[in-house]
Amino acid sequence: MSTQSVVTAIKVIETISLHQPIGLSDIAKQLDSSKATVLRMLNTLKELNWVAQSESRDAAWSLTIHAYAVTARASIGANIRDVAIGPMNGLQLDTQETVHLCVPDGDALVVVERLDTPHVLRAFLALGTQVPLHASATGLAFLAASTDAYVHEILGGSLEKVSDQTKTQPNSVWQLIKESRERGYSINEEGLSSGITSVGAAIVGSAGTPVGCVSISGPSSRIVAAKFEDYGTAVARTAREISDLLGQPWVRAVIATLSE
Amino acid sequence: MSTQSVVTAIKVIETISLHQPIGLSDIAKQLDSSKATVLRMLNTLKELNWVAQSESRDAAWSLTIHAYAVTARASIGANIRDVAIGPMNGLQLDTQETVHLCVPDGDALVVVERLDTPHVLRAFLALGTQVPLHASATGLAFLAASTDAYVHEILGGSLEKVSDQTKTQPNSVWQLIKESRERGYSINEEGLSSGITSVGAAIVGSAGTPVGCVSISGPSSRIVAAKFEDYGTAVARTAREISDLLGQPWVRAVIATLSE
DNA sequence: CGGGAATGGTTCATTCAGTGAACCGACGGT
DNA sequence: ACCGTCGGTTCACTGAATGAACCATTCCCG
Repeated sequence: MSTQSVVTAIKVIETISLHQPIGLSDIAKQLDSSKATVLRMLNTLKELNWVAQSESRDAAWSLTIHAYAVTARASIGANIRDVAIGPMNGLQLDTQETVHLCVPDGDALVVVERLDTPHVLRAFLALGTQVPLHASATGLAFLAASTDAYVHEILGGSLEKVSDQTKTQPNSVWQLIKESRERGYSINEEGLSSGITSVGAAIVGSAGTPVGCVSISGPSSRIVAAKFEDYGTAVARTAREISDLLGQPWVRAVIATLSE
Repeated sequence: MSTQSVVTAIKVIETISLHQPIGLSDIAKQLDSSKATVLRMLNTLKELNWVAQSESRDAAWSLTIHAYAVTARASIGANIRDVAIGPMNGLQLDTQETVHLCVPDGDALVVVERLDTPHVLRAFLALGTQVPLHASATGLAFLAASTDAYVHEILGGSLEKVSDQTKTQPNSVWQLIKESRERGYSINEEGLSSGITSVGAAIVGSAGTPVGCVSISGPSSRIVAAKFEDYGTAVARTAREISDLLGQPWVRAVIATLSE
C-alpha cells in the first residue's frame, strides 16, 4: 500500500544515517532498489536540503544539519528534555559525573540529553545513540519500572552481547531488574561498554508508566561499589524530581520563558 | 521535476516541526495540498515511525523521537560536536555560564550543543533552535569571520527585530561586526532576548572559513561590561582550541574511543 | 600495461502509484 | 436545528515513479 516512493525516500535517509558518508551503489544495494530510483530520491532530498554529497571524488552522501534542526526542534522529547535539564544539572554538580537522559524509541532507548563531567577521563554517549534495554543502567531502570509482561517480552527477544560483560541470559537480566526494583535504582557494571559503570533510575509519567530515564556514568575506577548507594539515591531523587515536574503543567511556561 | 510525493512528504515533516502538534486540515492548508494527499503522507510516515498522532480527540500530529534519533546520530554536526565538547566543558567550568555551540544552516545558525550553568537564573536555547546571524553573539562572531561579500549579503536582507534591543539597521550591525573583528570576540547585549547578554567567537575550519561558533550566555546582571574582556578572551581561546582540534584528524579516533 | 570490476550517473518505455474533487459522519458553537 | 469546522474516505484519471540496460570513469590487480 501507501506511497512507496516516500517509503524509499525515508529508508534512504535512515540508511545514510546508519552508514554516515555512503555511496549511491551501497544505498541501492541495502535497499534492494535500483540505483536510478535511489539517485532520484537523493536529488530530491538534496533540493530540500536534507542531504548533501561531499565534493571529493567519491561523491558520498550524508545528512545535513538542516535535517537535524527540523527534527530536533519538535519531537516529544523536547518537553521532557527542557523539564529534565534543571534536575540533571543538580545531579551533575553533586556527582561530578556524566549525566544521561534517555527516552524510549521502539524497544530501545535513545539518548536525548547529556551533561558532561569535568573529569578528563570520562564516559559519554553521543546524542541520538540507541541504547539497548538489557545492557544499560537506563534500560534496566526502564524495565524495572515497566510491567512484567513487557519485561518478559524483551527478555524473550534476542539479548545482544554489546560488551564482554553484557549479561545475555534472561535469568541474569531478570535478576538485575529485580534488584533494581528493590533498590529503587539500577546498576550496570560494564554491560554496555568495558570499563564503564552506570547508575540509573526511571522517570514516570502521570499514568505511572516509565517515560524516560536518567543515569550517571563514569569509568569503573571512579564509580566503585562503595559509592553505589550515594549515587543511586541521588539519581533516584533526580528522576523523581523530573517525574514530579512533568506532572505540573505550569513548568512548561516557566521553561519557555527562560529559554527565549 | 523530481518526485513531488517525496517533496510533499518532507514538507509535511517540516510543517509539523514548525507547528508542533498540528491537525490534518492545517497542514493541508499550509502546503496548498489536498487533505487526502497529506493524510496518505501522514499514514506512511506513521508506519515508518516518523510521526505519531495524539490519542486525544483532536488527533493532532507530531514528530517522534525516532525521527530525531535518525538525524541526530548522523549529520555533519556530529563531528564538530564531539570535538568541541571538551573545550566547551573547560569554558563552562571557567565562566560558570551557559555555553552554546552553533553551526550554520542556510543563512542562520542552529544550536547543536549546550552546556548549562549551575546558576538558578540562567539562559539557554533548546537544541535545534534557529538563531539569526545579526541578532546573536554567535551570529555576529560568524559574520565577523566571514567575507565582507557574505556579510553585506546578509545585511542587505531583512534584519528581523527579535527582541526590543535588536539592532536592525545594517550600519549598526556592521559596527558590531567591525568591533568583533578588532576584539577577536563578539558581544550581543540583549539583541536576541531581553535580559540576556552573550559573548561569542567563531570556529574556523582548515580553509579559514567559519564552520561554527561558541558562546557563553547569561542574564545581563551577571554578564556585565567589566567582565567582557575576561569572558571574551576565554571564549576566543575555546574557539581556537576547537579550530585547532578540527585540523588534527587523529582527534577523531581518540574521541571515538572515549565515547564507546 | 591493460583488462575487468567497481564506481556515479543517464535513458526510456511500461504501468501502477499518487492525485484532488467530492463525499461522509461527528463535533461544537450560535 | 443550523452552519462551519474537524478528521477521514472514496474513486476515476493520469502522469509520475520504476528498473533494466546503458555510459563514462576510476581504480585495482595480474
